[in-house]
Amino acid sequence: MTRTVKVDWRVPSKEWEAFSEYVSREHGEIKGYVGREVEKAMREYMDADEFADIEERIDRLLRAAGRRPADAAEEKTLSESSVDSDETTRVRCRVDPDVKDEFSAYVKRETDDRLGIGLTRALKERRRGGRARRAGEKLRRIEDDAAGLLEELGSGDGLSLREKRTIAVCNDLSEQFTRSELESAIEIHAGGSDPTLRDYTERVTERLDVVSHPHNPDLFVPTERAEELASETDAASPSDPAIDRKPYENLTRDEKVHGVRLELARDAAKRSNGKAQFGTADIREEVFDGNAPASYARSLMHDAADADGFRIRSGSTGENRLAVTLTDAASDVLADAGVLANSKNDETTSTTNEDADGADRVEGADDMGGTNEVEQDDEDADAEFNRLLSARTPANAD
DNA sequence: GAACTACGTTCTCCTGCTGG
DNA sequence: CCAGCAGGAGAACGTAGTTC
Repeated sequence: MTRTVKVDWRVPSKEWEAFSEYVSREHGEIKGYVGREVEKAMREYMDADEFADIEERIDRLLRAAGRRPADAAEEKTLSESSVDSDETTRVRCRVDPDVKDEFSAYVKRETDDRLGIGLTRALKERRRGGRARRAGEKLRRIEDDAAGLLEELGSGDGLSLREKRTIAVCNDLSEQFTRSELESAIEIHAGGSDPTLRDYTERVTERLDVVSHPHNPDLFVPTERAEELASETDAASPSDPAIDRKPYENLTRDEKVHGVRLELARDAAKRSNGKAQFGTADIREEVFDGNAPASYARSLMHDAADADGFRIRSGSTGENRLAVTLTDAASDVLADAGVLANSKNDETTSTTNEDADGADRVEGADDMGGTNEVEQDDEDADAEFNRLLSARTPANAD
């Protein structure tokens, strides 16, 4: 006899009571039959009976119509409230280990549900008539569905819960979508708290390879399309640093910190010694156009200091300032700042009143960048500067 | 006000024990 | 050997409080 393994999942109490009644009605008692009926429900719900192939073909149609097969079968009979808000019962029984493994894999691959909810759907299907009714409902749904494609569900084995939910959110979205649509989908599948929205926004946009529309930050479009739009309209390209293409409110903290480094590096590139400093006020005004609160700008400044070539130094008035020395900065920062490509046009100047340790931000500093008064010396200076910059990589950085 | 952190809750897996 | 029960651990999420 095949050894069985334990199932230990939670299902809504009401559904479990109904299933227990079904078992009792079918067999005259519950004891000894629960495990068998749960196993049958699992087999039927996935693809282990003789009509599995037919339902699989229906599922393909559903996927092409932008629906999840599991949802399609249950949307009218198992409301979200019955799944999410009802009191749950911990269901523990024993089933064939292969059936349990296959069922778990099936739920993970084909749905965004946790296993207990997958079992709930299976139990409900078992007591309500099974595959025939499910297939009928799916066919009715296809008639009403709009276009859309499910992707990557076939390779969902071993995915974490976050990854499964990310896929589920992706499947709810069309080729392009608004921020509110994205956040609604995240709220349905993962939650609506700010940390959750931030986390899943990043995961989903990365997975779908979409970025903000060059002219509408609340609209997400495929990266390729955004690049086309950017080239047509001279807007920021998706490959540009976030600080150059996203409004302040849509930047993640990491992007803000990186943006601070880039702006300071660009400022330093205008100076002959490749050094510059930003105070809190500079970060607020120069980097974030006055959007960042002073305290927050200070926080970002300290984070930005945690990189090669950047450090905090005290100004003459005791104010902390973020300082950069380009020759010590990592190549990825220089590349994003455009310093490697642009330095030959920007950084040579005649005179400054900067001290030897780092350039205090000076009045008229911007005017000094890009001047031509010593053009004949620029090439030599550029060559030396670029040699220093090129030699600086994350690998050999201190 | 934004970001971070600690804590509580829920869910699932794992392990061990007991009784038939 | 199998079924049922129970406790602990870890993952994931939400919320309230804290920090700057």
